[in-house]
Amino acid sequence: MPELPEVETTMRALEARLLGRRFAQIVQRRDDLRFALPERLPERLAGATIQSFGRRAKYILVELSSNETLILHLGMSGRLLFDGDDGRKHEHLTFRFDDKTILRFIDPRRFGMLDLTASHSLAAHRWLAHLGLEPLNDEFSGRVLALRLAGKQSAIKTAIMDQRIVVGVGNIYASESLFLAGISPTHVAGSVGRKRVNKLAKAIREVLLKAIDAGGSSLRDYVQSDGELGNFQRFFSVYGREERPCVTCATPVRRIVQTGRTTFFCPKCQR
DNA sequence: TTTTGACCCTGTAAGC
DNA sequence: TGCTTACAGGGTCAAA
Repeated sequence: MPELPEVETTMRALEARLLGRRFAQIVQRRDDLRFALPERLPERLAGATIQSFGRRAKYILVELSSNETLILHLGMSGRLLFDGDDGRKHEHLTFRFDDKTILRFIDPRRFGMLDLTASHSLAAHRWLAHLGLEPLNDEFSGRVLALRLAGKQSAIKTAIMDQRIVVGVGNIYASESLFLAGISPTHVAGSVGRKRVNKLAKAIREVLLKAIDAGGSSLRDYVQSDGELGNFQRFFSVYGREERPCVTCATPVRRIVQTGRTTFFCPKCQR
C-alpha cells in the first residue's frame, strides 16, 4: 500500500492535471469502503471546482470551491488512475471533469477511505486531528522526534510507524530508515540516545525524499496515476531482502515480525 | 495510559 | 492442475 512517497507522488500527479478543473459527473458503484462514503457524494461534488491539492500524512486533501475538502486515503490497495477503459474490476468511483479527463478510484481490498468535510474545520476532522509530526516539514528534527519518543516502551520500529508520533512512515520505509540510521528495530523507542534519534530523523527524511524522487515503490499494488511503476524498490537496502547479504557488511539480512508486521534489518549494522 | 492483536477484504504466490 | 493457506505497503477498536 502507499506510504507517504506514494501518496505524495499521486497527489502531485493529480495536481498537475486537475488543479482548477470542475467535477462534471461522478459515478459511484458502491459505498462500503473502509467506512461508508459520505451521503450524496456525487451530488455534492458535481459542479465544484478544485482550488488546491494538499497532503497530510497519507491523506490526500482536495479543497473545493464549495468550501468543502475531499479527504482521500488509498488504504492498502487503492489507486487513482487517469483515463483508461470503463468497467474495470473494483473501480468504485469514477470522476469525470469539465475537460473530459477521467479519474478512477480502484481499490480491491476496500481499505481506502474517503470523506467530504467543511474546509474550515478540516484540522479537527477525526482522521486528521490526532496526527503527529510531518517528516518533510522544516519543523521536523531529532529534537521534536525525541520529545515524541520520550517514555515510549514499544519498539522503535513500531513507534515510528505510529501515526500519532510521526506520519507517513509505513512498513517499508520504517525498515529502510532504521537501517540507514543504524538502529535495531527492536530497540526500546524511549531509550534510543539523542544523537541516534537525530540520525533517525535525518534518515526518515532522506529515505522518504529519495523515494518521492523515484516515484515511490511498486511492489504488489502500487502504480503511479499514469500507470507507470515507481522505482524505489530497486534501491531497498533491507526490505524484502531476507537472507540476502547486507549492502554494507554482507551479513545476511534478517526478517522478524513485530506487532504483526514484517521487519527487515541487518543484525550487524543495526544496534 | 500504553501496547498489542484481531479485524476489515481481496488477490497472489507458495506449498501440497 | 487444483485446492488450501499464509501473507500483503493501513488504520481502528477492544482487550490486556
